Amino acid sequence: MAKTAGRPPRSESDILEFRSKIAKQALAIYRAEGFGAVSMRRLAKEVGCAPMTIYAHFEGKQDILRYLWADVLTDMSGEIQGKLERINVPAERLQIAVQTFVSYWVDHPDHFRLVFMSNDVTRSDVSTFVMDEETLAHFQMFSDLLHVVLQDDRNVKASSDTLISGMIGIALCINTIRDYPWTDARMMTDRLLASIISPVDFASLS
Amino acid sequence: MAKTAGRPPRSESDILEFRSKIAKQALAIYRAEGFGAVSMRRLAKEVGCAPMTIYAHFEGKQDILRYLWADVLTDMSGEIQGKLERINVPAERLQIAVQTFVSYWVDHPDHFRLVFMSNDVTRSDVSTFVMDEETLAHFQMFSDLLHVVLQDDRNVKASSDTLISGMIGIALCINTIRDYPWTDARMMTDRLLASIISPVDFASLS
DNA sequence: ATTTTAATTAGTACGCGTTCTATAATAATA
DNA sequence: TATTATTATAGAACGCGTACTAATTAAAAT
Repeated sequence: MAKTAGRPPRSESDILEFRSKIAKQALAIYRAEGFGAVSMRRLAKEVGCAPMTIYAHFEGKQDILRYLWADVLTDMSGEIQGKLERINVPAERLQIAVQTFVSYWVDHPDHFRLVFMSNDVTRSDVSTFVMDEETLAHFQMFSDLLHVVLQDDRNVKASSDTLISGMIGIALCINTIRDYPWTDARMMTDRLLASIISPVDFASLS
Repeated sequence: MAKTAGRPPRSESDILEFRSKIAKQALAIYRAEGFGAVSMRRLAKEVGCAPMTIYAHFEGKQDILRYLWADVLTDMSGEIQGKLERINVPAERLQIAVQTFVSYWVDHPDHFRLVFMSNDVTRSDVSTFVMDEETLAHFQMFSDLLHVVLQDDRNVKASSDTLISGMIGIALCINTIRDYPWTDARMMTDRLLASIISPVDFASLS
């Protein structure tokens, strides 16, 4: 494999550097003016490159918006950890984590839309939620908490997955279906959780 | 209250007629070429009016897309009813309805996005899922099925709401978070349902 | 027929995501 | 230095949702 002539491809680090520069700027705009203010043209202008250059490094806008997810997820995770600090009873820890998770998305509808509803109806191609190490950890947390409460190893993952999707579903419904008189989010969340770990009684906690 | 001079506002029926003409055309385009093909400019052209006229009758594109929901929901409801025809055991009826509901959205991601994820990240205003009589009926169905299984009246609504949002959450997660190794949709759905109506054993059904 | 009010229209405009094309800059090999 | 492959760039273009304005039309009361 002799090296071909011509300019070599950019180094891995250069690519990453450029990507993070874009992502960083997108984050800055988002924090200052919200998601709506993040546009390709503006992003290019503020970062000092041509709009088309961005398309050489990202597939499109969605591909950039994903880099904001980490920020949101960390924010959410921080809230949960904060509330968990002084709690020791496993079942109580789980309940508070679950409640805080749902509350976060209900209280921050725009964040919820960014992370979980960032699909364009126009485009019918596969949605591309990027599940990296860090994102996975946020999900794993519930699995861990649940693992402490449920003793048997076998069904923890199924229970955890059901719990997570159930929580997201509650947030989605309250966020998007406002005309329907939903049962209180806390009550639904408690019911979901209680039913997933049936032996534990949560009535005594809340 | 003397009548004022000048052209009177359009009659209620005229307004409805125009709205349904637009909605009908939108449905035709959607069925022929998918959601992406439905645009304001094209809609206006095909219906024979100026693009801006539509804005006098609808708030915007989302307001039109909503009229496609009924079509999708009826389709989904039809599938459920079809599978329910020969089933008599209440618990089994409920389970099949729930499974079919989730399956429908998992099998038709574009429909799911249209109905439950039609919010633009750009716009931060409230989402506006229209819950009319017909749409409500689709939700009510689960409440009814659940009511037959659970005897006590008090908590049926809470259970039903939790079940519905849980089901939608499962569909959302499988649709949008493809990188995560979700437990099988059927299993999660069964677990969700079984845990909401704890005394019933579903292991014998599937 | 004239006036008055509502509805519709054409036209223009903005910014958007995205695609295309042609041109320039870059950095290696020959 | 000349060649060559890889980026980066500018610029135009497409169709989109949406907003605005000015002109026009429609239908009632006077």
